[in-house]
Amino acid sequence: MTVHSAPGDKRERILAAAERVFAKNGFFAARVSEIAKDAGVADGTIYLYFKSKDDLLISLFENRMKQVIAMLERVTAGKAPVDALRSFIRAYLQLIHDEPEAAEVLTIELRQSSKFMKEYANPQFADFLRMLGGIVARGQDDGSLADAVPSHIAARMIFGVLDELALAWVLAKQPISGSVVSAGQESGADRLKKGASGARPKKFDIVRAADWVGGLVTQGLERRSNA
Amino acid sequence: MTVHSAPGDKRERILAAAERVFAKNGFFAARVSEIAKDAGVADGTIYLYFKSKDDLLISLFENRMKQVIAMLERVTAGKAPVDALRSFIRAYLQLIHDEPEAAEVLTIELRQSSKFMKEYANPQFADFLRMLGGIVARGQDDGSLADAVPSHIAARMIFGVLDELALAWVLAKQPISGSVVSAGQESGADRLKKGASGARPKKFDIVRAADWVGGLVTQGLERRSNA
Amino acid sequence: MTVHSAPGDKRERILAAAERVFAKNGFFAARVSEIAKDAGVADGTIYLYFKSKDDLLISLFENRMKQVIAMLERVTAGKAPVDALRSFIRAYLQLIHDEPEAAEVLTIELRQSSKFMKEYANPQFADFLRMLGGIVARGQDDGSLADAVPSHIAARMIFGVLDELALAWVLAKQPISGSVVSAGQESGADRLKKGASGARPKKFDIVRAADWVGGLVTQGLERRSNA
Amino acid sequence: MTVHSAPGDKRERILAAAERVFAKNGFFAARVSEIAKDAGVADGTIYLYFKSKDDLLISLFENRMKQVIAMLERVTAGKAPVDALRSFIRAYLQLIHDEPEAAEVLTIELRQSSKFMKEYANPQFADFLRMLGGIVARGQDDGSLADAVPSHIAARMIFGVLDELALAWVLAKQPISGSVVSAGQESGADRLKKGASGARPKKFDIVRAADWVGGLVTQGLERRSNA
DNA sequence: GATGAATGAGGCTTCATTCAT
DNA sequence: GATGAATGAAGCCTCATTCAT
Repeated sequence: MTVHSAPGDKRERILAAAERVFAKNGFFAARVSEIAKDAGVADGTIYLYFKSKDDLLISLFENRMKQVIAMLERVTAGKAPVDALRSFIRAYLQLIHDEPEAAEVLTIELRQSSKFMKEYANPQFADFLRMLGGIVARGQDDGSLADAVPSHIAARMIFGVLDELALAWVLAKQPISGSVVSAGQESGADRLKKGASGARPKKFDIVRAADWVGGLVTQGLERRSNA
Repeated sequence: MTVHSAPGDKRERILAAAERVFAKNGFFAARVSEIAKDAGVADGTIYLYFKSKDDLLISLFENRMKQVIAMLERVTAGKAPVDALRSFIRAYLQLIHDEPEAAEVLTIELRQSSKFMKEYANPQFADFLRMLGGIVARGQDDGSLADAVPSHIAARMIFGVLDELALAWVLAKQPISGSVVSAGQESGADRLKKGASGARPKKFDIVRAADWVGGLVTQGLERRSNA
Repeated sequence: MTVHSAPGDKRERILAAAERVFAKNGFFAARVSEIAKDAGVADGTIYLYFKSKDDLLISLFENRMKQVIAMLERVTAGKAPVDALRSFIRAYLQLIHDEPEAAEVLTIELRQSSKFMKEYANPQFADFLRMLGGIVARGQDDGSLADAVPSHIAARMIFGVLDELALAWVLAKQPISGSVVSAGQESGADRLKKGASGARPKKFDIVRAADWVGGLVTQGLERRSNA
Repeated sequence: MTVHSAPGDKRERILAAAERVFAKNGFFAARVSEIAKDAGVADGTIYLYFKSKDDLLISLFENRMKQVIAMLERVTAGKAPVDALRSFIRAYLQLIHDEPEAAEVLTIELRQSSKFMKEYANPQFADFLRMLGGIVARGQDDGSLADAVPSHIAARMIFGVLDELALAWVLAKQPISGSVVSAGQESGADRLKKGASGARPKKFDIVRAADWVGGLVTQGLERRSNA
């Protein structure tokens, strides 16, 4: 509401606009000019804050990922490993639910390009995995979790479950239409542009899914008392 | 070496070339002309077999996915649900190991664009999930698997585990260099183009990982006798 | 009906197909492959009979023009100049009416490209004009027509009237819809693809128009008895 | 020479360049890059002002046509119908003489494609015809012109005369070479590329031709006092 | 800092023409 | 003569980025 923009104001507005536009169109289809328009700045202004469109995506990802990590650390702090794990899962999926555009960027857009997957070191994601792996490792140390699986691999697997659910949920339509419809036998591209709407399953309750994930993960990894 | 091309020869060569080029550069960075060169055909020839670059990616994906589904059906046929599940997992990861370029297309490239994620009905992937969900459902029916989680959600979760491991493995470097190296505090894009080599963990044994996944999944979903 | 194509059969079929396709799409938008398909021959076959797509248009034009000239000579033969002129006009517009596809090629397609207008000598059209100019010249000689206008210029002017009426008639819609509708103020291209249907006046009676043209031309050029 | 471009400067320069290039090569053979070069702008700049190459042609046509209509209205304003008609004709042909490149676009290029002829509503041309038809109608109302021919058809016919003369004049060479030379009997295309120079009649005096047209038209339509 | 008009490299795609069968 | 799969040159247009104001 202040007339004079707070410092960092434009930067934040650009990041928010980028998140919206990336979530809507995907990174490659997103146009810098649309981000600028959405942010209410000139095209060139974006380049005062970010080196390139790539940098914008990466900064956006890092920004979000730091928030996510901080939030997850808050949520798991001081808890026993198994509880921490359940809290981690629940909080992650709740985030997906509450901020679907952030979810799109976190789960889809960064995968959009092997350019990023392959060339970008992605330290935040490494931190994220390290944190998750750390919880598992502590559980293995204190005997509450089985140690058959290396903790960093376990972290990957857990993230895989979360990410896939997030993806399925993000791509699902609003709970209006019906179930999966199998398309015909036309050439692949024929199925583009036709919306694929009928094929999208309706949105499930991703927050409730936390229990399912928790069940799968902890029951699987948890050492059973009566072994 | 034969002068007379087998029927479908060119189409196959184009698909194979596209797989290589997409795997190397990613879909968006891939150039149709490079695919043509790689396939040993003229640029225009590609358009005798495929409607567009998009169609090429989709056809490639469908081609591969059909093979994968057929293979997985072969491998799981006639087995009890829990066994079928383990076989499914093992076969999938083995495939990733044996054909890394196919793996890239299956796990990464199709995600390259929300264009595809959102607009493409993707019936093959639906079939894939249906098959996996069917195994789970049968296990829930015969009591060998717990039914806390809806089978189609369980299928998603299992696929998430597999896909994430595949992704991690595909992106990992050959087992040469060391472990994760955290980059400094430069702007995001600085970490691009520098190879990120040091940051890529070395390749783990993805085939052996099948046991880990199987453990996680079956132990988690399997109803324990002495509950 | 003969199984073995008569000599020249294919050539004629190609020319007829070209006329249809040129009339439908225009020369530049016409595809050689569509002409081939329409003629029931292979693409390559066209090049056994014609040097190029350009040659096809020119040959088509010359073919038609020869027929037209022969017909007009038949119709005007042995008539007094003024009568010959009226017969010429009537016969030309009747032809437009009876063979609208030929009309399109004669009036529009050859104008499609300054390539043809500028680079092609067009001897048939020259013959056409010479014939028309000859009638006028004879009328000037025998005193039935005024000689204020050079006969070759008069021929041009008469052809202009005929051609414009032909064009208007060819482009007019079937006598279904109403009158001219003025479009809005959008950018030019906006009015493309929208059919322009509403803007096309309905077809008038082009055969009856011969009297109008005859009236204009002869009354204008004819020396009035009581000058 | 001014460093600061006037507003609309670039747009005008592009239109002027397009007129030159279209007149020289024809619409289809014209290259957008050549227009850009000719206008002294980058290729992409054209697309800041026009949607497409098509839009450029249409805008050019509309631009010119508006000028022409305004000029013709100025010239005919307040005149009796017969005088107005003569003024209209004279002014139109004078314009052709003074701005041959505009003439090319007005008479030839817009006919280049049935795409434009058929799909483009062309409101300016409709205005042009309406104006001309209005003059005729007024003449018919006040008895100075015969009413045998519907005024809108008369307008077409008059325009046909003007357009054909314009075309003949535009395509004629400078008054250097001789008269029409009939080419031989080679295949049509042989006569292409050879310049057809010999075949083009020399330029006649198109301004003087206004009297001829005026004579034809008014004498023909004018009711003769001593009928 | 902010602007946004201008840039221009470069890709996807078309299609007339060829030529091995 | 007939075929039609293959060719490959070439153009329209996009859009990230720059820089004069």
